[in-house]
Amino acid sequence: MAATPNPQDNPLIRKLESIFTLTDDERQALSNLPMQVMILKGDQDIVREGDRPSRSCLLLEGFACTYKITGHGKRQIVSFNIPGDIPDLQSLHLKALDASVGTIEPCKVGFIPHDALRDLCNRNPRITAAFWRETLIDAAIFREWVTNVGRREAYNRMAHVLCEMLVRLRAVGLAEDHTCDLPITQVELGDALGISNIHVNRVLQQLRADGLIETKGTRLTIRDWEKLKQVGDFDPTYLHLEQEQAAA
Amino acid sequence: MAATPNPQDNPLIRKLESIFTLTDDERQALSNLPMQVMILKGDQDIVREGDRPSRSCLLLEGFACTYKITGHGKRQIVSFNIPGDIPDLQSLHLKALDASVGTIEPCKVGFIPHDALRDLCNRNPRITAAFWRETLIDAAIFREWVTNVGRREAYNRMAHVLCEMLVRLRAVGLAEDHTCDLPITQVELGDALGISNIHVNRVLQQLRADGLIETKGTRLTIRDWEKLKQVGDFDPTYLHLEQEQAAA
DNA sequence: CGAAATCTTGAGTATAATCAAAAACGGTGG
DNA sequence: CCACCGTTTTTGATTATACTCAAGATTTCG
Repeated sequence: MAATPNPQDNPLIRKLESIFTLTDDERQALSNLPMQVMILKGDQDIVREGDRPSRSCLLLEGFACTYKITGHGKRQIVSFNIPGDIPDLQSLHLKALDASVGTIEPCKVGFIPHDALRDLCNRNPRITAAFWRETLIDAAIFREWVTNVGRREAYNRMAHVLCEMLVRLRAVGLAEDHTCDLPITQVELGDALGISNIHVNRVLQQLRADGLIETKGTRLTIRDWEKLKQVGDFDPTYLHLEQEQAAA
Repeated sequence: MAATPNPQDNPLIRKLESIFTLTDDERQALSNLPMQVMILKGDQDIVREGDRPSRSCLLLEGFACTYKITGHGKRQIVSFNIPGDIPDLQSLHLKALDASVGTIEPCKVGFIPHDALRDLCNRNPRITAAFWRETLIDAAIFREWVTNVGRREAYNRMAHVLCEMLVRLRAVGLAEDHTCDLPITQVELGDALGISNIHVNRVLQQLRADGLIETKGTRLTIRDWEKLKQVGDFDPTYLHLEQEQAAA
């Protein structure tokens, strides 16, 4: 149980500062949030559907995902979580979790008690608004995913999600211009896009053959950003980024 | 521009009162919200993707839907809106709308200026929390829809959405036990489920033939609720209703 | 180096899309 | 009350996208 030593190490504070200028009080309050930091292995649940947690988890390092399992045992990943995200912030106002959150690779997460978050919100209306806003952006991404899964074919669907990941990662400094580390397996991509892993494989091969992307291990490089955006029918508006980092 | 005469006529107040007991001050503040009431025809946009509204719309009567149009001109309905919903409450914190809201049948809607909503929230932290909570429930429904569209077959997908609609309508008093008015065309159902309207037709016929549902005009009757729930893999937890109205 | 996980390939199948057209329904006006 | 119009629902036939099953190749990591 310890506060993060340097605010610059806290991706939540970095994220909020990219939206508006924090007052000293606000930065102080955020830095003082009690947070139990844990290192987790890959492929491990952080919280599970049905849980009634008394704390929320801030993803500090690594990739995670929010997912649901259907009655037929199929998994649907409903979002990828990246550093700075609080994937279960909703549990502050909704008792039982309706989805699980699991790591995709080894992760560093910080658990923050709901009491501390409520206290923070009560004292800092701008932070309340910012948290609320974050959950609204999550909802906007879900809307886009419903559309992506419901109305685009696998090839375009894949292009879309790759665009989204690159832009989101760029926004938190985890991607260079057109390349990033994307430690997501083809099975996981399938679970996110609602297609089989075999089809994921074929679609990725097509994207490579068409010169749109390149992969080396977990490294993804976009070879033709404009074309990929066009194929994926990708318009970053729904990500509601402040300074548009979606260009070139 | 007039306050609703009787709070009982305002489905927003009714909804909040079903969650917690409002103080006199809170009820007063809600009743005094300035609201421009309009009657709209069916199949008409209330707000459009890209708009930067300075007010939000409270759906007072009738069905609406939130939808997106892909670059290929296909429509995806991402949620059905029912009386008491504020489908674009997000615009209070996100500048540009990332989805459109349109009526499905003639509707009565109330437009509430953002200024008034912000003022209401600033003075009433419990109402802020309740509004935030509503948007979190919306997000939970989106998560379920991603799963529904991504990982269930058309037949089960349809069963699921019918279960959801009945439970939601029951929660606002718009459904009897197992029957409700559902003025949604097969084309719209297709746009919501990510399937063609022709396939919607065949799936509905199958549900009827299997004795799960019955339709007479826009009237939907569930003939076998337990079976429909099972087929739709429907567990109402994600709707986060307070008093579980999801039973028999 | 070896085992496990991940990725790749091929073949056959199933779910659902598309296209085209007919039937039924709902409201309007004569 | 009935004829007429547009909308919605229904039917049939063909096609396409994507799934499943099975097995082999490659990569990753201890």
